[in-house]
Amino acid sequence: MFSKTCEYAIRAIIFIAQKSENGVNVGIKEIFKGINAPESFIAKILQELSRKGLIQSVKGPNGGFFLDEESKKNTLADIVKTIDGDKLFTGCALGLKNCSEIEPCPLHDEFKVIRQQMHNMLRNSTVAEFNTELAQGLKHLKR
Amino acid sequence: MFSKTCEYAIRAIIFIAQKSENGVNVGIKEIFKGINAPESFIAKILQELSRKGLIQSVKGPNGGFFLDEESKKNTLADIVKTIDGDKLFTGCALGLKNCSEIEPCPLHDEFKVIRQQMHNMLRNSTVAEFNTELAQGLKHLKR
DNA sequence: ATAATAAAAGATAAAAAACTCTTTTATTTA
DNA sequence: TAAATAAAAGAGTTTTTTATCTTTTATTAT
Repeated sequence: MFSKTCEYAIRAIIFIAQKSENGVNVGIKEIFKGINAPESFIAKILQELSRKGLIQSVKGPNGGFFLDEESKKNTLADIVKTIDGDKLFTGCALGLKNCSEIEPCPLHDEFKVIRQQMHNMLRNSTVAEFNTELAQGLKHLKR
Repeated sequence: MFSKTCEYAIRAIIFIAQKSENGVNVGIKEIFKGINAPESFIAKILQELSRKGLIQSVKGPNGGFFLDEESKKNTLADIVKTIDGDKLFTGCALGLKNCSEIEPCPLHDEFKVIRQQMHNMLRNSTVAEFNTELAQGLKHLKR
């Protein structure tokens, strides 16, 4: 579905959104433990997310990652598009380049509905909307 | 979504279902041209599908691939499970091993509905049900 | 029997994805 | 201003996926 990189990215950003809510930066160590991801791999991913503007960072003591007001408004669809592209939202289930209404693959009609639902779900979820449920332990990001 | 191997496998089996309807075996050359897949890769995949019983084959002149009565009843879900496993139908969108009703990830509740629809779509599609639409050029398997 | 045909098997090769390690740069605080 | 901290950057490595090539085996028709 999503690449591993994208799975970790989504989990990391939701984690940062919740942990930095009070204005405190979140370090890599806290993040990789909090979402149970390989430390140096998540470091690389955070670097990319920062470069692409999906998260913000500061170096040095008390440094770490956080989300500015704009980044808090991002949706999960924004993350997926940035990391995996929009193949998931527009591509053919059977990998055909020309698959469309006028040249459909056998699954096209049914698949496009599901693809659309997936897109809607991710477009309608902001990265910060899970903060309270996470804090209450009703939703989880590791294991 | 599906692995490339699985995409080719589905396209190949649907192709064989249609072309072998009249009892004539379909050769590798006809298949790889018919679904626009790399020849030696699709040969390997057909080999695996044959070993796993999803298609049948005969060697030698007039040989090739076909589907017996049982194989015609297989669904696309059967192919996906055989090639990619059932991760797509049961796995967590964010890659969490323990994600479930009792320990859900942030996407669990919404994702499980979509996952289920995907499963239903594939379970309710037999490999032979596209034969006439393909023959009429209403559905496509290459490009 | 022999030649021709076509898939099976086995062994590699290339490319992409997942993951690691080391060095550098920026920032803070003592 | 020096030491400590923490992310950025760069350069690998490993694993998995995708793809290719060669040889063998089975079947058919001459």
